[in-house]
Amino acid sequence: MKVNYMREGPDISKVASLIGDPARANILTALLSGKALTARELACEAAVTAQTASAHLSKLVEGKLVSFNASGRHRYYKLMDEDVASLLESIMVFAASKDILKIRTGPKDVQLREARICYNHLAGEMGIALFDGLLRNGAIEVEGEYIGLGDTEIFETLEIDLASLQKQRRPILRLCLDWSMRRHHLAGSLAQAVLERFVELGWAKRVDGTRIIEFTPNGRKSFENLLA
Amino acid sequence: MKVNYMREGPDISKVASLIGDPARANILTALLSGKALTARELACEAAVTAQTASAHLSKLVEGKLVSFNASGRHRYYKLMDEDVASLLESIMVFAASKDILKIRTGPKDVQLREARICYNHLAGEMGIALFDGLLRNGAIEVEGEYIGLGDTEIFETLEIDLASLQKQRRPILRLCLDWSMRRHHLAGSLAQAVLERFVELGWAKRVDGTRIIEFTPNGRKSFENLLA
DNA sequence: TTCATTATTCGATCATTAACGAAGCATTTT
DNA sequence: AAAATGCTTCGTTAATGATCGAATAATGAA
Repeated sequence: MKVNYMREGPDISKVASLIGDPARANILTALLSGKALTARELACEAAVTAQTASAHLSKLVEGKLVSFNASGRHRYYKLMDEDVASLLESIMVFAASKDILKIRTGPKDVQLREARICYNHLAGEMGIALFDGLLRNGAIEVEGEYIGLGDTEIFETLEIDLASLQKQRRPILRLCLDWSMRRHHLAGSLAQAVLERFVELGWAKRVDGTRIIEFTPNGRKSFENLLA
Repeated sequence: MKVNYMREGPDISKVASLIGDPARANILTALLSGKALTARELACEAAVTAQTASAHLSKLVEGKLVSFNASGRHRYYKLMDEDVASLLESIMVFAASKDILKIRTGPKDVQLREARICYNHLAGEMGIALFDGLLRNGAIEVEGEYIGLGDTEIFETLEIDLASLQKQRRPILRLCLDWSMRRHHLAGSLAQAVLERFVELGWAKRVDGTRIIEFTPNGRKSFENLLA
C-alpha cells in the first residue's frame, strides 16, 4: 500500500521524546517555576545521580529547551525561553484534562519564593528586599554590571567585620541573578556575612534539609527597620 | 540530599513519551487530517507492520489521545478530541521555531501551504485569510487569547445554523496556531461548519487521501466577495 | 599550597520497549 | 462450507537509551 498522506511540518517526536523521559520531565517541571537551578539541584529534583542529570541536561541544551549560565563552579540552568514554558504548560493542561491525578502545590514552595539560601547568601523576595534596601540607603553602589561598597553604617550596625572580609581574595560583593524575580540580588562574602549575622541575631534560620530561610516575625521587623 | 521542591501539575512525561515515539508521531500526524483511518493505513503511514502499529494504537487509546470505532473487521481510528489536535499543532509550531531545517518544501507542499484541513477546519493561507476577513468584518472579536462572536451577518449569509452550534458544549470559536504561517487561525465548531459549507457550496473540495483543500476559481472569488 | 565541591566525560551495564514472526479471533467473501 | 481479510495477542529478539562508577577538570575554601 502506498503512503498517501503528506508528512508535513517539523518532527514532533524529537521534542516530545525530550520531554517524555521522566527524569527530564521532572527537571523541566522544576525549571518551570522560573528559578534558575544548579545541576545538582536538578539531579535531586529528578532523583538521579549528577552524571545522569548532566547527560539529560546536555540533551535539553542541545534540543534548545534549556540554557545555562556558568557562575563559578555552578551552572545555573533555566528554560530557554517563554515558548518552552508555554509549551510545557500546554502539555500540563492537556495531561490534567486527561488525567484526574493532580499534585497540589505545597506551602514550601511559597516559602522558597519568599526567602531561600542561594549557595550561601539570601535570595528570593527577601534577597531582593535586602538588595533594594542597601541600595536605597547608599550602603552599596551599582554601576551596570559592577557593584561596590558605599556607606558602611548599616554593616557596622550589624557588627560585621568588614576589614577582615576585605583582606580575602574573594570578592566582597557580587551580583547574582535571581530568575524567579528576574532581578539582581547580592552575593559575595559580605552577602554571606549578612545572612550569617541574621541567623546569629535570631532574625532568621535555615529550615533543615531545605533551602528555605525562615524569618521570625520580630526578625522581619528588625530587617525592615534596618533598611528603613 | 532531599528533594525540596514541590512538584506541581500532572505528569507530563506520560503524554510526551506517547507522542515521542517516531512511529506514533507519524500516526498522530496522519490523524491530524481529521479523517478516521484504519489500523492498516496507519501502519503504512508509520512504515511499520500491522502488529507494531496495533501495539502503538493500543497505547494511544489507553493514553486517551486516540479513539476508534469498530466497523466490521475494520477499526477506524481518529484523534480523541480537538484538544489533542491543538496540542499536536502546538508542538509542531514549537519544533518549527527551534529547528528551521526540518521544514521541507516539496512541490505538493505549496498546495498544503495554500489551503489544507487542520483536524476539521481550514488552515494555511486561506485559513489565515478567513480569519483576517472575519475579523475585518467584525464577525469575530479577538482580545488577546480570547475570541468571541461579533456580527453574525456573514454566517447568516452562509446559512449556518448558529443556534444549534451554540447549544453544544463544544466551543464555537477557538484560536489554532498554524505552524506554516506562525499565525492564528480559526478553529471550533463554527470554523468546522464554515468549511463544510464551503464544500457544500462547491467553492472547495478535499483532495482525496491528502489534507489538501482545493478551491475552485469561482469558489475563490465567492470567498473573496464574502469577506470583502 | 591542599582539600572540598561542582559538574563534566568516559565506559560499562542494565532496563525498557519497539519490532516482527507466528498464531488466534472475528468478519466478510466466495 | 472454506478461504481471505483485518486486526490483535503472544513470545522472542534487538536496539535504543537511561543509569551509575570512575576518572577528569575547574572553581572555591582553608
